[in-house]
Amino acid sequence: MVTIKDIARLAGVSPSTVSRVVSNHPRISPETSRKVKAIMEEQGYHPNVMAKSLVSKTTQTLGIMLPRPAEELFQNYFFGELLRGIVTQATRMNYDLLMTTATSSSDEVNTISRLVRGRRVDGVLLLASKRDDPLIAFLSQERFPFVLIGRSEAYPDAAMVDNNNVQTAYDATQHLISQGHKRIGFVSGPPDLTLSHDRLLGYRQALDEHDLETRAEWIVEGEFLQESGFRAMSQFMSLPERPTAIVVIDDNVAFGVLRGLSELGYRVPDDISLVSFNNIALSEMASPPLSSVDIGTYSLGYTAVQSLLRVISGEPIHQNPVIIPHRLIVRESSMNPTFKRS
Amino acid sequence: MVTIKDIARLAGVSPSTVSRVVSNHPRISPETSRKVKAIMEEQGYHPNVMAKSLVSKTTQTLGIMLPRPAEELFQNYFFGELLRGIVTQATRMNYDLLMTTATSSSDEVNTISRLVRGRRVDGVLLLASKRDDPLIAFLSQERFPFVLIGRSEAYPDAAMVDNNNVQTAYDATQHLISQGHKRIGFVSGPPDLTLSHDRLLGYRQALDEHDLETRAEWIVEGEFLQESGFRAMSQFMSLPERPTAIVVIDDNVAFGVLRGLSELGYRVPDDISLVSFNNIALSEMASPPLSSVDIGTYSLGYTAVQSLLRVISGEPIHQNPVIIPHRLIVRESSMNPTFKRS
DNA sequence: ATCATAAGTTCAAACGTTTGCACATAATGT
DNA sequence: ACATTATGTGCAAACGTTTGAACTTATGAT
Repeated sequence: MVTIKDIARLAGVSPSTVSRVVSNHPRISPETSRKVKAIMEEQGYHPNVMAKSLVSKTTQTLGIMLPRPAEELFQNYFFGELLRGIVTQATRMNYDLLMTTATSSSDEVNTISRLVRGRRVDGVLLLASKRDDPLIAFLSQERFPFVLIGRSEAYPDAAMVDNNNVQTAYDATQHLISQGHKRIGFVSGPPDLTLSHDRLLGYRQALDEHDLETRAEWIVEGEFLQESGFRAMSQFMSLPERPTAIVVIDDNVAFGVLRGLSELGYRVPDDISLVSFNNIALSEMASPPLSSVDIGTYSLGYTAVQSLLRVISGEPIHQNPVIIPHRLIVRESSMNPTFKRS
Repeated sequence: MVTIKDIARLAGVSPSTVSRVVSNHPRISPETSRKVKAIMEEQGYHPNVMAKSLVSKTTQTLGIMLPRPAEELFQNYFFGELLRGIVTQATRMNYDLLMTTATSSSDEVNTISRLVRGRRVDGVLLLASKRDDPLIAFLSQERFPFVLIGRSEAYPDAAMVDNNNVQTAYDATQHLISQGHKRIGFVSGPPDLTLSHDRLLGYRQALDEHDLETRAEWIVEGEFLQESGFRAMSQFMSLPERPTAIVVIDDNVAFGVLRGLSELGYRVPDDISLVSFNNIALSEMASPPLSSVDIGTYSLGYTAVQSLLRVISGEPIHQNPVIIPHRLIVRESSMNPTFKRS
């Protein structure tokens, strides 16, 4: 293995000089710099990252902790797009990305503390944090840089990036109302997620504002899985008074809803309209194409990294949480049949 | 920051002893071990990973290099499932996972060499390597442990895990033939990928075996994107003699095919049958549900990590490439209408 | 000519571990 | 009782960097 000493010897200078060449120290003569760089190139020298980190106490690495269980997360396109934003920005900023997940949820704090105390990363990104997440408690107590993707009301001063989820759901519901619907259902996610809570809130606000009924039986909770949407439909459709439109917490779930409706013999949007969230690439390819609120998934990831780097460098965060704008994409699934015909 | 020396001082022993306690050295008295462990626990001590790596020359980290451009990859469920397999097994084996991607494809070798020469990872996983990938050249020349996910015929002695892709396509095509189809089309991926090539081969083999016609116009190449499938349909369906069944290289693409057919007014499977590959979670939720060859995506990732660890430890690979079994899942999209009715 | 400053380089300590070797003490065999 | 071996611990060097301080030589200013 070729080390800084080898380069130094070959160039006839001291290791310190080589080090300074690498880091573009101002007081290195152009000539020395050129010579050393040539030799480094020739020898294929790359500094040992570990040694460097040891003394500099910085790793140029960001950690991302995947929530348990990971299945659900990975089965959602949403996550891929988020990850793409994260990886892209991290790479652009010359950071590597370290992915970990705990073997069990009881092991989560231990896993992160190994990363943090072992000084393996400079900061961490937290996903889908629970209502009272011990991870957040640990990190803030440790005063270790971290950023939340999705807000946590229990720790309002933690840095986070999020959408205005109340508004996203308000917009989706408002859209259905504007299409003339009066009975609107909601297929939600896990109730302990702030996300579910916020979207439910926005849904209710829109209905209230128009003096529309909000019946408990028109709201059903589930997971972020297709099956949840599928099951929700048998529930909804056996109701004496069925909703004529449904807001669905996630595109993935909406695919299940679509399937469920199709099996029960209902047609979208003729019999029932649909709007969901996240606007994954496939929602355009559903039949019918799904109306969906684009939450700027890529930006969410991208911005989270930016924020984290800011936290790491100690710069103040101007605005917290950072709100990523959203936009309702109307497609066939929520088009009023008459409108559609025109 | 609490170091090994702090623990040593507090426990009244030398740093060496603490180190040996951590690594469960046999010649440590149970009493000392207990005492030291108690203090470590109390102080929340975790060894500094960098320092440890520096001397041990091992990082307990696996690298994964994402191909450029990353968009396409991340938009495919397939990747999420693969990553899940990788992360799961890596975690289970006490390895962390470092994800990188190059900023441009010309930068790929440089990126990997920073990882490798900088001794930042113990081995790397390569994805979707191209026909004559400079990354493979670099790694094998460097004699650095790596494993390919998906085979590369240019480097037959590189460790790899893959499916028998000729067979997957053979099976898919054979299935359509058994349903009575005589004119079968193929929507392929990028032609420079071994995967595309192999599947095309299997498709041809099955047709040949049954003396069925293989027309050039029934084969179309594209990307792993929905749009490719969509576009392929306008091409196919404007043909004077249209295929009655289509094999599609990927579920994602098949969604586009489905959409294209639906817009053109064709019904699946009544007018045309479909089989695709990868069996992503959503294929079950398509309308109609997609027949798909399950290639064991999770196992692919899982096994790749296992192989990589074996390469790292210098153990011999019994079989190369490691073949992950596949299985055709027949759903409505390829069911013979009469059969379906029964 | 002299002195202060600037420019370019080297020295040596430090970062937090691991580990071969040496050492002290206890246990065992003769 | 004595030599041998086993057991438990400590010493110090090493891993490959970075960086403040010191040093040397060149450059200007007076």
